[in-house]
Amino acid sequence: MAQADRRASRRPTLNDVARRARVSRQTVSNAINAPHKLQPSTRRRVDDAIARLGYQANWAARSLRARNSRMIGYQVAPAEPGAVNSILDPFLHALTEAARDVGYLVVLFTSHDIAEAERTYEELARRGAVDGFVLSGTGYGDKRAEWLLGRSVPFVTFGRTEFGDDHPWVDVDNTAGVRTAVEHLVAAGHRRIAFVGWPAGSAVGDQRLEGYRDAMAAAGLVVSRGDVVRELENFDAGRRVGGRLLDRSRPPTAIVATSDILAAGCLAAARARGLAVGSELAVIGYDDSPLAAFLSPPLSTVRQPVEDVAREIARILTTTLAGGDPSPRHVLLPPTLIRRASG
Amino acid sequence: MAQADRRASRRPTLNDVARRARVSRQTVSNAINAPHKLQPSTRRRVDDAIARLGYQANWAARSLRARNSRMIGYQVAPAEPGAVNSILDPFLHALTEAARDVGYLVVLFTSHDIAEAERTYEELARRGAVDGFVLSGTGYGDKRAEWLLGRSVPFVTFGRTEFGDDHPWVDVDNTAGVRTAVEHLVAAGHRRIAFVGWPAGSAVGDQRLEGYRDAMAAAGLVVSRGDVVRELENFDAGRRVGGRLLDRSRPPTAIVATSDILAAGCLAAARARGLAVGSELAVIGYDDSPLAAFLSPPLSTVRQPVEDVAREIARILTTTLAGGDPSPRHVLLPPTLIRRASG
DNA sequence: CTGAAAGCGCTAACAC
DNA sequence: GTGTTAGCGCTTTCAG
Repeated sequence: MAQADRRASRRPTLNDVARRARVSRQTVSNAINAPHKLQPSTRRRVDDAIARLGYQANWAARSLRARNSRMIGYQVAPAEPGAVNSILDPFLHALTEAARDVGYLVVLFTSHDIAEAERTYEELARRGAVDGFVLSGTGYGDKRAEWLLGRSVPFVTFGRTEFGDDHPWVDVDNTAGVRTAVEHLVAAGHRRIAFVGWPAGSAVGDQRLEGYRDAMAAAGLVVSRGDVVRELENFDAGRRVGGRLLDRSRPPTAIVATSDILAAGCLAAARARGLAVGSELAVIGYDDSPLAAFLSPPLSTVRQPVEDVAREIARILTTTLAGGDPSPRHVLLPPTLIRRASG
Repeated sequence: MAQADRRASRRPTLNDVARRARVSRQTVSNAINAPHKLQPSTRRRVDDAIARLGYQANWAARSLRARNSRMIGYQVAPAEPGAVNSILDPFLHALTEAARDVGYLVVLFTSHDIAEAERTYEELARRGAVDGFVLSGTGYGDKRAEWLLGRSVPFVTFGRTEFGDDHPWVDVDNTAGVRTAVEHLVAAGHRRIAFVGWPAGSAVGDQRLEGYRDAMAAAGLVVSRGDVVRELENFDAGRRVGGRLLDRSRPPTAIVATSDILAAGCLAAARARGLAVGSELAVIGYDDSPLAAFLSPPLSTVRQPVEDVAREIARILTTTLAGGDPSPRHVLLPPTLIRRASG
């Protein structure tokens, strides 16, 4: 069909709409980008023409002229075995949605090492493929933040860095998360509570440990030697250190772990020793990853409000890109304890 | 141009490179897009200027002129509770990487319902924000495929649809996956093997059931009434139907489930009945999701080569977009049985 | 093989 | 308020 062919072969442009509405191109542009500048009657005519033609502004042309892409870059972490980045899945989803609500699209990229990551950040920024970045999994010593800061490329991080408030960030209160977990255990009558965390040096790990020490001190409980264990975040490490804790002469009656994976390892260690988790031993994990609910017993855990984090990040970044004031530029959100059978 | 030189903050353009290399803009463009058209000496000069200036072609300008965005759209599924789409995480990562290897970026979007999804697919295509789409989780009755097919928007699906070979697809052989699992159980001496799958009507579910029937028939085993149970994919359903199977007078000695979640439910049912999974009962799941290795006992499961799927999809889509012949346009990949302690 | 001309579709800046 | 002008930075077309 001639008509179908014509319609399929050429997408309507601003000119087509202008002609149809009997106004200039500029007026159509205004109708879309600054509707308040039009007289109601004109606006009506233009809107009508737009609807009839099914017009949608070409992304590249708008981007070229306006000097912005309305795209946000996000580096997806390598999918490591063990569901380590399990909270990133809902985060990415929420970020995509929050960005779209304010007219932005999320563009993904990957990298195998720091050097490649830096090259990619630079390339995407230089090409104007993205207007800014969202970084997750940031911590102290993050080269990406340093690099972006140096180039004044707009970005917001999920997690604080050593650059303090030099850049906008959104984070979840790690100290409060572990503190809440310990307070809950104390209220349940536990006195010997152990902490299984990440190796020293990780800011997040340090903050969580602080929450443990705070809560123990507040409850007047002694943290004895060996009550604090710091290990890499994987199942086997969790099982090993969990076993070490349980094999002590006066083993803890509760364990707080800084990740569900570590907690799962502790669960396995307890099971191997015939301990009934939930009654004889309490275990609390961190992240509320998908596996938490399916462990046996189902794992109590500290949930991070990743959807809220994503929304806040999108708000700050897009407001900044639009030249507005995104106050507050630093947001610390509280986590929630999810109670299940393990403690 | 003195002004241009002084303004170091300005991103270099094709003109800057041309001036520096003492060639026309066009020659620089050729150096990038069709290097073979240049004389070695000219090319050297141009490459040198590009490197010195750190020039990268502006994405929007290239996109506007070339009438393509070099972006691929992908709809991220809502993050449902229960790790249902656990295989999508590595898939997305692999897709991003494979796309980038051929000069494409992956753009994300979400939608709450079919209508919104269609609007978004249409909008992104019309605006030229993306050149094509990758659909995952496709099955029979997928409105998105129908819609895209009708508009001749390029796309490749992860999973087959009722449109057969009308559009390119990449899939994993579901029938072979379950067949392999059953064959393994038969070889281990099992005779009463039950199948726990998704409700009838899902193409994937049907294919997996077919694999079960095939393998049982090939082994000369009888599928008696009640050996095949079809349920929704969630933990509680798995536990319920697993329990029903185990409570029969002659319970199965092995269960093949079409997802790790269902299998996890069966594990829970067995545990509740004091059955030792691994020795008294074998359970095999599907997907090798992150939780499989952490269940107790660790779950044997059928692993889909999602990275290969992503690579094939990227190859087919980008070859098509470049106007080439992407044969084969239909790829069926074999899954692998991952043996763990559960069977 | 190289260069000049002609826009791609849009919006900022300015007239009227 | 609306229209006119002038490009954004690049690639396609067509001379030379």
